[in-house]
Amino acid sequence: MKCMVIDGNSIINRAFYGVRPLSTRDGTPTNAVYGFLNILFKLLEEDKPDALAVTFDRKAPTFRHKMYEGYKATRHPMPDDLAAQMPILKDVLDAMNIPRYELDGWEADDLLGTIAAVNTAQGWETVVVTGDKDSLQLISDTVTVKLVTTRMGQTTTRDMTPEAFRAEYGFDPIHIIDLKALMGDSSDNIPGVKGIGEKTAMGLIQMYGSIQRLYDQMPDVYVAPDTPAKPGMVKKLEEGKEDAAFSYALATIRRDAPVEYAPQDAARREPDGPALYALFLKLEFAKLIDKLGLRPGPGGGSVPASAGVDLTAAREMVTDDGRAAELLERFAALEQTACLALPGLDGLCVCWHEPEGERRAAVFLASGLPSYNSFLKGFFSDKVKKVTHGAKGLMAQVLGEGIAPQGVVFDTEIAAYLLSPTDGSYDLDKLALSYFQLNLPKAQVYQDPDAFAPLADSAAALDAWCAHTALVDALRAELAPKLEELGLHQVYYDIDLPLCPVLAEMERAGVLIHRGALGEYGEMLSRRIADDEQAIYQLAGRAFNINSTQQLGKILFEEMGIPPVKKTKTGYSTSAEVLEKLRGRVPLVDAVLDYRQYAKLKSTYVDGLSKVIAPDGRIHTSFQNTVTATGRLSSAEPNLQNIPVRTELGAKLRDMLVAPAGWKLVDADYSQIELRLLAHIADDPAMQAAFQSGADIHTATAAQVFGLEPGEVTHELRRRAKAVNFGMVYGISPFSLSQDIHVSVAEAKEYMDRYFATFQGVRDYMDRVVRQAKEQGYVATLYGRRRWLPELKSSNFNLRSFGERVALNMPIQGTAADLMKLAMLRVRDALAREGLKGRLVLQVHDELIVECPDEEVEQVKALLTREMTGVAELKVPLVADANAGQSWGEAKG
DNA sequence: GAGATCACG
DNA sequence: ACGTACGTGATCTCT
Repeated sequence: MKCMVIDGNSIINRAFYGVRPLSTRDGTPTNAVYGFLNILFKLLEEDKPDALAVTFDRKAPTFRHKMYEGYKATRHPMPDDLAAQMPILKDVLDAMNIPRYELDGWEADDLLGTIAAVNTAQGWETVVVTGDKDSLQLISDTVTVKLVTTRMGQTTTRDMTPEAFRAEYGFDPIHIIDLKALMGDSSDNIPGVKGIGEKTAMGLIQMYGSIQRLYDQMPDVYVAPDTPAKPGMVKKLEEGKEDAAFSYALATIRRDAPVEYAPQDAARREPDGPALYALFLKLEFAKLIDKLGLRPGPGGGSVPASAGVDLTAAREMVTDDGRAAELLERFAALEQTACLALPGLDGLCVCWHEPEGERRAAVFLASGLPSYNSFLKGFFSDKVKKVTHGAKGLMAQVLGEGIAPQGVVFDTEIAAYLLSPTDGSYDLDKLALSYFQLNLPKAQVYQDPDAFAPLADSAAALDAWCAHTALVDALRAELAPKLEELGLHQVYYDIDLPLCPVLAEMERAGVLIHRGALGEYGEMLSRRIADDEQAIYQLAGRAFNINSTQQLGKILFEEMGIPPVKKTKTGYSTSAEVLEKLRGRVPLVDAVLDYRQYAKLKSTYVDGLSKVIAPDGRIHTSFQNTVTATGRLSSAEPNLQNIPVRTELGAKLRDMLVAPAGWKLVDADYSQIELRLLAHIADDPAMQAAFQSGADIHTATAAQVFGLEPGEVTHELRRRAKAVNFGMVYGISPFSLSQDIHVSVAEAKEYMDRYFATFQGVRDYMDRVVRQAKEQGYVATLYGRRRWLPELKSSNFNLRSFGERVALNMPIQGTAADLMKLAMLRVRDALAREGLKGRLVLQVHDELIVECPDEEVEQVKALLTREMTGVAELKVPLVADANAGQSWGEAKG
């Protein structure tokens, strides 16, 4: 029989530092509990123990520390966000019927040691789970230790058996105590012997096995079989003898804690499902509810009341044209109706309140209502005020039916996005959980193509669909006031919501692609790929999968003996950055770099784009408006925002995105919009002056920073100044700048110091924005768009630094996104107002592309620059350049 | 499903 | 002493 014992403190600590900050809607931190449970479930699956127990520390200073008089409370206090999660974890363990052990004055690992000893005495095997290497002393024939490490949410475990331990350390597990006695452990307040570090201690224990035997030999000490220790070390050992004895006692895990335990007590039991369900709802752990198949208790006894939200609605299925017309009239008289469509607009569910407060729902199916299409036309007119979830997608479909969508007054997806733009997705079932602690079925239940097939049991689908529609209604009531409270009103009602129909139109329009040219280009690439393949196999001496970084790394850095430049988590890095350093010296590398370029162009662009050409010969991307943390759009299926441009060969693809005969593409892009915004937001006079003079900003920066006349700025100095300028927007460090422009760290630092001396406003801004972000917990754009930054409070240095860089960058990138969205609204309006056929087809962050008839070109160029530059009055001019051509490549070049 | 790589602003 | 630039999406390999 096997018993797993978990060091609760150690594992929740690892989870806390290894999992990014997570919290419930009300701000309760949950990342450590979440991480702990993920580790726990993984271990249970892998090991399937017969019994399971968790131990915890209680009350410092603990028993062992009290033995040492020199003990000072130098342990770092537990961060508040972790302390808050300890009782939550204990509640969860209780609900899971997992026994936990804690004793006043005893540490978790003393209980581990005791429980392991009891297990052994009763003939049980023990698996100790911890992240703490101290516990390795417990390893024996009947006790293995699972060492857990968690990095960026990923957990890895290592089983330490007596053999594995000996292979790694070169002595028996019990002597890890001797090792600690010599080297000490600052995190555990074990002093060790002064002046003896890990390397020395390891050598000595490998030589002597224990401190007892080491001190028996004194002063005749060897660090290796033929190497006597230097006199200095012998002296340190002699002086530290007492410390070593103390440390030995401190490092020894006790096995005699007065804990009442028998392995049978910890035998695995089923969790208390309803209790766990209630807890997980509160913690918003939807995935775990699904994974464990948890359900609420009978009568919802232990389920928390969900903030008074009731999603029941009196439902009717509308199959009669007269009834549909009647309802349409009713809807037009209401302040608003919530609606949710099926994919393909095959059905529509509408939810509303009658005056007496009763909530009603009506379902319209294309297959079940003769007048369905004319009903849609009436419903999407301006007369009916609608609340939607995913307005852009719905509008694109409505446009597809030849109906102009109007009267959308609120969208819950966009509201949820603006309130918390880093959540990634805003599915209704997720929002139900986080805003109302309600566990609803997934949308798939009613979106499945067969959900309303004649033979399907459609009752469950109807229930889910209506519940989701009612949720849209409830979410509007919940979210609308929050938008006001947080100052998101303007960005919501003036930018993101009105942009939905513009994006829907762009998606419907799509952009024409020249199939023939794309095909020829693809064949050319295929030939080059085949040639490179042969050359690579020849140079490597055998065939292998060039796409496998593992195989390539092995050939380059093992078989060919090239010294590796950089490592990744899983092996050698073979990135272009690394290979570029070997280019010209290793023919294989040259061929691989070529191959990579061709393969990327072929698979991602030629093949990728070919796959998504619509019957109209055009490519219809999807502009995602609830994805990015900064307010930018993104483009997917296919991504048309990353079509190559930087290399000559790649840029040829842009010649294949074209206008039809008699039409042109007009491309307009903002010049240096982010740097201009930095100058404006940081209110830096020197930088503003540079932009006002109309000079090339990178040259001007170089001149200012290096104290030269603009005419004296060399190409190389301009390049470096450009890198520094970009770095400022991203919150770069001297190290990264040095990597980027290939100079020493000292030189990079020198550049940054000079930059800050010249642009003091920028330096002040950087200090200010980070400080404010820490005080407020968020950063915002000029228009009020917010990003929350829980990272700034993290005790993890990397995460905190990341938060600081984001605090610098988001207001700039986000304001640029706001301006571009406003410009799109203005352009769309102006095109209509001037009665032009030209229409927006693409947006690439700082660039807009309009497709228009030849004769409109000049007017559209003027319109684009006028609307783009006129979108806001800043302390620096906004500049946009427009060009026309038959293709995107021509219009840009 | 995660990691590595690479395309864009 | 740490570990090293912001924001995306697609493809491929490998577990």
